[in-house]
Amino acid sequence: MKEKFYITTPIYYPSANFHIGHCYTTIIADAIARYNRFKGKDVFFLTGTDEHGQKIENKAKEANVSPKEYVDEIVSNAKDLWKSLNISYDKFIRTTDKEHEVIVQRIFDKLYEQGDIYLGSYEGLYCTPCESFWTESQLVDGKCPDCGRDVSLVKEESYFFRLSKYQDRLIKMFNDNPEFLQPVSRKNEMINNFIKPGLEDLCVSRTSFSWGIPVSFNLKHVIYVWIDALSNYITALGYMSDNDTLFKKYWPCDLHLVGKEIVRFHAIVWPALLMALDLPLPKRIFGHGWLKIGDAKISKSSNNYQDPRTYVSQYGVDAVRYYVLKEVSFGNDGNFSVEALVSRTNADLANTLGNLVNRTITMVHKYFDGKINYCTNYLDTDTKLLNSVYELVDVVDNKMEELRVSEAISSIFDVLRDCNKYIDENTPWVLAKEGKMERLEVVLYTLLESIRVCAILLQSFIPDTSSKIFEQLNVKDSKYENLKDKVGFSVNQPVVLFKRIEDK
RNA sequence: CGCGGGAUAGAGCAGUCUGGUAGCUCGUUGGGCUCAUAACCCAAAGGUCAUAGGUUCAAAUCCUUUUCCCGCAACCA
Repeated sequence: MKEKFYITTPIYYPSANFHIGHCYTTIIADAIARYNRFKGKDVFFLTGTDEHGQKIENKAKEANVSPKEYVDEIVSNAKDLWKSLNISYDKFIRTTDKEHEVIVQRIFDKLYEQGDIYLGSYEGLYCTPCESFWTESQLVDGKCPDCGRDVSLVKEESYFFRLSKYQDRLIKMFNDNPEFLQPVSRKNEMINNFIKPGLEDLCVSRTSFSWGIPVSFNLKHVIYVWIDALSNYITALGYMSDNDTLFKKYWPCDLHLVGKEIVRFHAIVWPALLMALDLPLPKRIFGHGWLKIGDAKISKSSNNYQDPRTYVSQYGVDAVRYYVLKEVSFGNDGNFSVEALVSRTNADLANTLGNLVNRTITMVHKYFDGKINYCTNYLDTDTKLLNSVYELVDVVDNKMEELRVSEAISSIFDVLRDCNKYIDENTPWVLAKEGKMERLEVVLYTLLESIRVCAILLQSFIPDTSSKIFEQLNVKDSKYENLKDKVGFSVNQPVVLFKRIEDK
């Protein structure tokens, strides 16, 4: 039986259309999902939307539509966006899905019945105009940090989850599983900042708004985001439903991919909920960095971004995919700008990769009418290149295992640069002029073989481009098992993969 | 003193765990080549590794100081 691999993105909050930051998270998840499929695993890739809450309720009111109508519009937009980015998700869950709502209620009931949820009251400093609760330390001069007005102490009846009860088990879990949270440096933050000072019980219901899943036994309350949103990772698989075959097959999750700002909920609240439900914990959580614009974070409210589809239609899906995957290194922030996108596309995709494929295939037609046999009579220079190409398979594999996607891609492009260098060192046009056709064939074979392997490895990141390269190389088999095929080539006509983007 | 991360050529980054001649991509300048998409290859210029001190034969790397930036602090990827 095939090894399974379950990977998730966060479920995004559809209060506005998605921006390039959402795309980054989803593209990196897609690349990891594709890579694991490529390695032969049985992959389940989940994404979706977290659609309840006050903010959506307000937004809908402003737009004079029902909350459901409001999110429907954004979700259909999002699905179109994922399609345009070649996102290969297996399921798109919405927290307004009937199946999800029913199970969330069952989870809430179960936790209540076993005493992990109790009725209490939430007391906090509340700014009425902003409809927000603040902690003491968040206040500026004792006033609301948003609007500067007075806050008042209010009490609201709420259900609470006994998070505090799981404190010791959480600490033990972190210590026993050093790889649980990636990058590892975030572990200290979780333990020092949150767990050690003492976990407070978590408020898991609200009475101040109604756009949410009702508590089944107390309809005044709606279930607050924690249980509603986090549990999507198991409700999507049919946990506690009539058909839980997916759940049995894929849980526990292999990788929850999340942005660094929600690491805490996934590293503390989610494991505690799972402990309460007596379920195995996810194997790994990766808190990635952000794409920023200049020094600013991308924000739905500040309008410093365009619809990502603009970039896709203008520069191509793989230009966008390549850019975000390459730009953000492991766990750190990256930058987004159109200038950098153009420069990266030209330098790497058009020049290094595109031009290499083009010049190689052109020579194969020019000197050999498109046909090159499998060769074995290598010189050192050939062996050196081919060895680095075959070693690349393991290099990429190790990097991907560590979730170092950017470095995995870089290592492929290093080899592509070596290919360009190899051409200049071996000057095929001189060999042709001197009539050394046997040597020339070995050189061109070495290049075609190198390109073939690189294209196979690039599939997870820029799938469309890899397909185009296979088409030109006339290569049919691009699976993991085909990496070391020994084949001759009968290539098709060269087609430009990426046109250079000229200044507008 | 809330917790954590960061500051390295003009730009974007790696290197820091495990101290040993400061590296990559882009950009700039010069040269080469002509198979190719103004491409490709070679070379050069350009850095007191944020700051001040300490440990050491030796510090970008370890310890401490200061400054600035970012994230978290009950939900913006």
